[in-house]
Amino acid sequence: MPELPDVEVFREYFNRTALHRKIVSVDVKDDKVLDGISEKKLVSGLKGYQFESSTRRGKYLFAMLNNDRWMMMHFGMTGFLKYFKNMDSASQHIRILLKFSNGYNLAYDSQRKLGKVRLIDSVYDFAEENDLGVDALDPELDLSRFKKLIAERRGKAKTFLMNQSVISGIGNIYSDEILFQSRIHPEHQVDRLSSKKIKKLYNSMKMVLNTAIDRRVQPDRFPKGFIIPHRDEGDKCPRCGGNIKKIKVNNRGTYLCPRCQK
DNA sequence: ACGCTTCCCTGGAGGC
DNA sequence: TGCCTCCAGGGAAGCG
Repeated sequence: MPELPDVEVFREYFNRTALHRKIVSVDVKDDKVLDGISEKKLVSGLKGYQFESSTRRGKYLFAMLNNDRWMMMHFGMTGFLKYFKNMDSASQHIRILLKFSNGYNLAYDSQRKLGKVRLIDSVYDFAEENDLGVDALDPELDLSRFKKLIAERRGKAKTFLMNQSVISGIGNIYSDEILFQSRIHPEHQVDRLSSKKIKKLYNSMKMVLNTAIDRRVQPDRFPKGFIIPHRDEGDKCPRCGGNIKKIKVNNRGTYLCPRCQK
């Protein structure tokens, strides 16, 4: 699930719950989610310290500790955070559990274990090493820079949007929405988009991501004209009433309205 | 550079 | 009920 808007909502949740509290224990329940760090090192880097702030880049969340290090969290397809007091209200697939001095817990939950957690010294270095492109909502990503990124690329519009090393944060779901709002077919070649269409794509990207964050990534609160609540073959296009179609692009399920997206 | 496949994991849905 | 296959919003790696 977690794409840029989801992770931004996680970040705000993290800030409301986990900042400025001493971590009194760290329980690694499944080391599959540890990314190049031993359980021992994760525990020693967290226990006794506290989180002071957080930042996000693409789909990655970084929590700064008062020892000048950062806890990196990536959520894969099924990850999320949950803050709770009593274990009977815990989530079901906790992989890492932090306990704070106030008696509350923060769970890193990841049913499919496709997420990753580690400690790092520098977000900048991490982004370099992992070849992370500019964050899709970074104010520095203006239209002219967006046009430059497109000009360097070939291939399908959806592939472009989902390439984390070019622009980071957009996944399968939101790329479909951005293309729907832009009225661009997911398989349209990016090098054949008109200047006008590129501008439309850029504006849709910012609008869709900001709207999703604003609505707390709850599809039932999304604007009427969004395709996300209609990701189902046989459902109707919220714009023209035509049938929603499902195709595969890069082996990922892709929903579109063939009448609106040429 | 791009596209395609496979793999990493778990679990729900649907067919038989 | 059990068994099987397919599918899912993450990404990396290998190959042509």
